[in-house]
Amino acid sequence: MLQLDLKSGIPICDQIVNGFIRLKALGALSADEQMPSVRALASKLSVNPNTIQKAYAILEAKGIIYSVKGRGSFISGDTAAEAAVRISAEKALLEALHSARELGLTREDILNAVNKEFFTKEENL
Amino acid sequence: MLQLDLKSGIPICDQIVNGFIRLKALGALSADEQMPSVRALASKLSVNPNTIQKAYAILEAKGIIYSVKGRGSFISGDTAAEAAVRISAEKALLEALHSARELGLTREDILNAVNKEFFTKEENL
Amino acid sequence: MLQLDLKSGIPICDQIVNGFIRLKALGALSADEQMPSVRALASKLSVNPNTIQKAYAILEAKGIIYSVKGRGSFISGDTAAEAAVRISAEKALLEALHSARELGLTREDILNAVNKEFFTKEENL
Amino acid sequence: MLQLDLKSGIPICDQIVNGFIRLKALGALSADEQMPSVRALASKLSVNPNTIQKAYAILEAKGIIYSVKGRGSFISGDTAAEAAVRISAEKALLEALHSARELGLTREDILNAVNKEFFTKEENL
DNA sequence: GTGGTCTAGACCACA
DNA sequence: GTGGTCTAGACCACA
Repeated sequence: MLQLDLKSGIPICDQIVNGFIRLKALGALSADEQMPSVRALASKLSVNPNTIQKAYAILEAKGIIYSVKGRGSFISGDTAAEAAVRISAEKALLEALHSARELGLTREDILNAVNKEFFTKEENL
Repeated sequence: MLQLDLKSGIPICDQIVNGFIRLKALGALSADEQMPSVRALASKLSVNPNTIQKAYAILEAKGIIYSVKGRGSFISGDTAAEAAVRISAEKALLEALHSARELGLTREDILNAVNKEFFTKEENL
Repeated sequence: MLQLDLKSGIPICDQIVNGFIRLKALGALSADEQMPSVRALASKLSVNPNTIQKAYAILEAKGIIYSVKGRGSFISGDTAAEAAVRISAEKALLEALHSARELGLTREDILNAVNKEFFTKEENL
Repeated sequence: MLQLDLKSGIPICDQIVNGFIRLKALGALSADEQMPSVRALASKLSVNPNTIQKAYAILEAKGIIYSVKGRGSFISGDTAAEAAVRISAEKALLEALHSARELGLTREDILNAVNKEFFTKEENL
């Protein structure tokens, strides 16, 4: 459900944050569903609990989850947070497109890339 | 010609490297044109000369520029380097597209983004 | 009558204690009126009975309620407790005012806020 | 310039975050001014550097400061962040006013509290 | 058991 | 020297 790549150079904490954001966007996590506890996820991923705690704090700050002391953490149903995720995803995409164009890719190159993304993985979603 | 954004969180050195790659791809820098000296650029950008030195070393390693002892650094005409830039740009774009899709953007959203990039800025290039 | 907000970050026990203090101050609870039983309230609010128990103990320590062995808990008519509530409310308000001022709100901003509170909700009390 | 109260029960990190927000709102910190380094502030306040790091990360997330790797952290000139501070201050005040009213304070009590805040400390600002 | 804070100390990239 | 991440481990409040 969540896979870490320790060699990627991407901070573990970021991988966890982005992993949950992705899982939620994919519909794999529904509102008010309980998250694994900090300690449970830490031992499952072989990561220090502090790192999970930090990731959960970031997710809570983003409105993706909410935490109840003594009870646990839960997926938030916050639609504003969902919208924010989509907006930032679109912003990141626009930057990537702009950068790709500046680096010499033509409109055709880019459309080919779009098709590549949507063909090779069409059946996986 | 080269603008730094200290608040972006992107390392200064990276911004300089990418800036020159972009300028070259845009055709603003032609083969064998002389690069500003390390010291001159450092003072112009208010950046530590070591940082410029490092950026030039990276650009040279990528084949984007070449240096002549005692004379300075110059833009390379190396076509292999250009190809490498295009390939890495395409790779980055594919990752951005994949990520955008995972975060909930549909094929239509993505095509709209492509059109947005190519319409609003058509005249600027 | 008593509504919990799990996402607020405020401990459940505190929300219950403050909820009853508010209800009493609003006149919704009269002296010697019986409180719901610990178990009943726990199931109604979907909360651990220990949490309700703790909240009632705090309310009793504050003199807001009193308990009779074998019979249950009742609203107290204690005027000293009411005075204590008002004093702590005033202290909290002073702190809030001080903080608001430090964060840049002017006397006018604050007076506007006071008017807003007393106009828009005048009819609700 | 920044004073901690270890006995207050308020997390050290929060005190630091709120302290800087307050200092900025009071005009004691101007845009692009350099913050004390994480380590320097840690030793000055006799607090673990991790705690300062966390506080700075929160301040950066709020747009109050920005950090440049290898250079340091600086006060942001971000006006949106300033507005956000004022808005949240106003929201907190409205809640405090609402709560005070519910707990039995009259409009006169509240106006007296406002005057108390603005008289006793008028000369200190 | 749950989330959350803090210290201590190592280690990394960047300037 | 600067910010930033991570582990290890103690400790606290809350349910």
